[in-house]
Amino acid sequence: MVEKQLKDRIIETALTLFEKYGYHGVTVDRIVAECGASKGGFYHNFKSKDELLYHIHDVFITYVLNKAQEAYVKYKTPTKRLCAIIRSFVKVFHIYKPHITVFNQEAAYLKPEYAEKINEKREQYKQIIFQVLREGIEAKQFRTEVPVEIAGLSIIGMVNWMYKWYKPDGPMSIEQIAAAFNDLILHSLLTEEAKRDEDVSSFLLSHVGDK
Amino acid sequence: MVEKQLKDRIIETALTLFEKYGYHGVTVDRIVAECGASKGGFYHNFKSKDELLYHIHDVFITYVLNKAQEAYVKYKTPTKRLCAIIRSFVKVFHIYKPHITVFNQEAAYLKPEYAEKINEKREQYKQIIFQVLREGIEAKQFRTEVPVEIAGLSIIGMVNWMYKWYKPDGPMSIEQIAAAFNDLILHSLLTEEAKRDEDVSSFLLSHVGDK
DNA sequence: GCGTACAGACCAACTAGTCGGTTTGAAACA
DNA sequence: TGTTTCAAACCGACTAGTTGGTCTGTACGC
Repeated sequence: MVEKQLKDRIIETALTLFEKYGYHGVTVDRIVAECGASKGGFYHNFKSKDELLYHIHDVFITYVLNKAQEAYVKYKTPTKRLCAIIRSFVKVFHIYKPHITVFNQEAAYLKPEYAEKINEKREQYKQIIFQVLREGIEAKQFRTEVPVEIAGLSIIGMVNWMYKWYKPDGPMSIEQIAAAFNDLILHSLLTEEAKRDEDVSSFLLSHVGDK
Repeated sequence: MVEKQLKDRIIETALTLFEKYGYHGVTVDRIVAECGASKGGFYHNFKSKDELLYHIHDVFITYVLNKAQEAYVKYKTPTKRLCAIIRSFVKVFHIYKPHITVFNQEAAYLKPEYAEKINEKREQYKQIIFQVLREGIEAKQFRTEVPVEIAGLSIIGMVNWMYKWYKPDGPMSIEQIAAAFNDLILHSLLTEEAKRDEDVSSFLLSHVGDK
């Protein structure tokens, strides 16, 4: 079996520490000490501490953006697309919670050239959500009164906020949480008609409860 | 007319800078330079930079907690209470956006003794929301399938997330944003019956649109 | 012998906080 | 009203500790 590379060990250790103490609460010396490496080893793998921060950001946003794009392509109706995107978004917390914590807390400290790249992907993600919402309204599945931007940002906000409270060993599984989110979000968006649609109502908790 | 006190000038300047560059991106020297004060003046008014950070946190959370408590006392039904709380929450952004940005970004850097005090109030706020949701379910206004904790944290998350996108001079007024939030949230919570209730439906956008 | 991967002592810059000193303003006194 | 007093408010040069980053050296695979 291949030994775990130093770079990965550094990232892993850094994530654990950043999540607990914040980017500025952790020194490079501490990171290398805690994973049995050295200053030299660190700066051999990263140009700077900032680059490590960027790397963490990039891994997460790239992954979640891909997942959303995949979901968009895989499904054909706005409701299914939205639910799949949200479900994938929620499920990322299972793997990448420390990344997301860093992403949401420390983005302000990214150096401009890094921040730009990250913002581009962040913007793309937002636009996918907005797009699906517009399509849903267009298709008369979502209520016409729904303000696309506010609804979209609310969805992003409520899911992202999980980084403040989600515990992998909490009482609810990640799938249950995703289902709960989808139920709340669909109820806030769907027209009365659409709720009666069988294809759609499978995402609502009331019907899960019925079985 | 009384000259604005130094302490207030320091806080104001610090907030502007913290919002833009983050707590760790701003030095005490920079703060005092930018508001025409001195190191001595700063440390005469604050025990430490950490105390300034705490002060900013406390001003916001104390204010918003009071507002929620007032709203809870003033209204008597779960729906009205919830809408009033959310409305007050959203409206705080009008006055305290820099505070809230700092509150949401830098809380991790509060020293333990300060963090404890803040967390207590933060917890109280959460409990008020949970309480109203439980009352709403109890009173059959909110759907029984709604998971109180997830719904409550979603509400807190979607509103708090405003600090990432709200611009005081944006296209929507703060009142419109509050109304949009209330519409989304109520649609996700209310039973079909409750939506037909006149007292309740006044908080829904579809009826605002009707007029 | 040569490049890649890493070690660890070292450095230069930065920054929170200090400390002796000065200003101010209002009360106490003459 | 003019003067003294004294504490609180404020100033700014200085310091001590910290921290990101460098540089020289070494071990090892090819």
